[in-house]
Amino acid sequence: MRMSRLFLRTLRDAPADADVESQRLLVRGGYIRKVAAGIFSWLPLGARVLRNVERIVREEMDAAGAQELVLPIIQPLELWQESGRDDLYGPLMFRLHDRKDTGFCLAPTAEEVVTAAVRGEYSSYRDLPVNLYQIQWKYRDELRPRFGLLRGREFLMKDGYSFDTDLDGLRASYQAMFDAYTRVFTRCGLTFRPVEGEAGEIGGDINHEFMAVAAVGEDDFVWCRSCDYAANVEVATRRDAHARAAEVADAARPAPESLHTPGMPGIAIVAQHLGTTDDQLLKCFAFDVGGRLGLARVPGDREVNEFALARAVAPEAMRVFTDDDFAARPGLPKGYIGPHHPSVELVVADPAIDAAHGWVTGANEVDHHAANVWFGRDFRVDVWAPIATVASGDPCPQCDQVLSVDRGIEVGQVFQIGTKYSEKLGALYTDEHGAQHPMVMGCYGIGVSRVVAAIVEEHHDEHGICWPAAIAPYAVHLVALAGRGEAAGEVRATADRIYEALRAAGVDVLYDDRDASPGVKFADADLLGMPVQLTVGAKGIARGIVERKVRATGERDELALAGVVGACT
RNA sequence: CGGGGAGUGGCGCAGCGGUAGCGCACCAGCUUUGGGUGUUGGAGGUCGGGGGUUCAAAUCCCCCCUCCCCGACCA
Repeated sequence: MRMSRLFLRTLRDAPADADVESQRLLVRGGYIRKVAAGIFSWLPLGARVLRNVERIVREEMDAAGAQELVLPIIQPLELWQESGRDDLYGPLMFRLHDRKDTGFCLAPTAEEVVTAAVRGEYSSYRDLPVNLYQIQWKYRDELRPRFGLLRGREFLMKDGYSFDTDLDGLRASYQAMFDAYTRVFTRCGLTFRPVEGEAGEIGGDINHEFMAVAAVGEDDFVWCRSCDYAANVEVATRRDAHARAAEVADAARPAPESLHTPGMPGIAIVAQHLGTTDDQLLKCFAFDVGGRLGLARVPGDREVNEFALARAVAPEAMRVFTDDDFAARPGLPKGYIGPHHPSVELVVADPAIDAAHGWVTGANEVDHHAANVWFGRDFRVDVWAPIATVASGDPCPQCDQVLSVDRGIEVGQVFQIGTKYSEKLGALYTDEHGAQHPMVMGCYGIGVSRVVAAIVEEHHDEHGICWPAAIAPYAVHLVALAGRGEAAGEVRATADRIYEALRAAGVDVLYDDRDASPGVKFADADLLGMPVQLTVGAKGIARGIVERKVRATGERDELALAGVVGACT
């Protein structure tokens, strides 16, 4: 493509309303333009990127045995009333009415429509399993569209649905999709992990969220940089979570020491006052368990993972103390709670609360703490459980390497839904004995347009985008530095020849044949981010070479004029 | 939906009672040609919309719309 004819205008300044780097770079580079909050036009370069992601998704879905179809964007509300999700989605759906006042919505997802499609065609166990998918625009009237393509009101989504006769079949379909997703996101160049997720609105049992690591992500998760371990922060554990150091003989323990800490209700301020670190303090966290007082203990540099605490005291129900609870127990001063309070009935501690040293902790008296408080001598523990939150740097439970706690962008999700929709919408099959059963469904989504943003979030630098080769709109960015000197004609002719030769060899080339200064061309080439830049100038031609630069690494080398095509194919 | 901020040429911004300006981009010329060249001259705006105050409103007041931030919410 000749840039002189490409529908493209790059911007030196990003629009003021762009709030993440992917949006700034995609808008500056002329890939997308905002039309309304959360709604974007995809200009030619952007459309090519979107098609590339689509192509990868399509290839992997087809390879996994799924069949592509196209379902309507406009869906009758009647179907949503059948499934009971009309009210559930509520104002999240764009709603519209036709001239006869029949209610419709713009598809936020397609479980209803696809289930209705299958029930209309298939009714026998012989028909199953079947796995259907589409790549189609979806609409959600988000309360707050933001982060550009990452949370839009219109977004391109691959949604797929499997229909099986039983749970074993579902598990096989699910695994096939899980594996296909792993290949898709790998080919897209994303650093990602599948994370076991909580069941959301779709109402499934087992599900995984594919999280792409990114600072602008909206969900926290824990992952290992060395192996495939990944988990929600609520369920994550660490290698030493169950280990516990041996106790130390009484004689070796200094006596407790009282500390006056006026107006210091909190770990950080006490640690600062004593000139020590947070992890030398013992955090005591009060909770209610069946009307009794419970205390949870973690090192001062950790939070109590409430989900883990709830699991530790199960089957009894627990509830975090509120200000009212503290008001009802004046002997339990918030911010100064100690570990040996007389009315405590259940003590849960993280194994990191070891017996190898004394702790600084509250003295159960306002404005007082105590030092040299030892497990065994000064406080007891009823239940040991890994209730401290996992932090970056903790050892991985699988491989003992370093865990990271990061934000992630949910780029895909796989659900084992079961029979929720098939029951409500009557998608039944007859088994070999003539009995009817609801089909067992799985549901699989990939945010195609969101993936584009996630790729830019991961692959950019201060100059612009660095597209992975599989995603780039063009493989090669050919820059002609013709100028107006006496060599201009020769440079132009040489660049033209290279452009045509590359095209003839099947290489996608973006050819900067504009009458612009070198600085403008180089800046645009870096901003637009094609994987390889070729520069043709008078200096190089005199030596019989063109210069090659790898955008992502900045590596440069020279190619003989005759060898350019060979080096790019 | 609650709290805060902002709408002025395609983009970024200034002006805040006296009839609209700067940078980038755009057009024409000269200049420059290996990292957003310099210069001259142009074109382009009913200052988000409506109502009001005033001799006079981008500027002050009221209503509405849109956008952004924080929160709530969330495949």
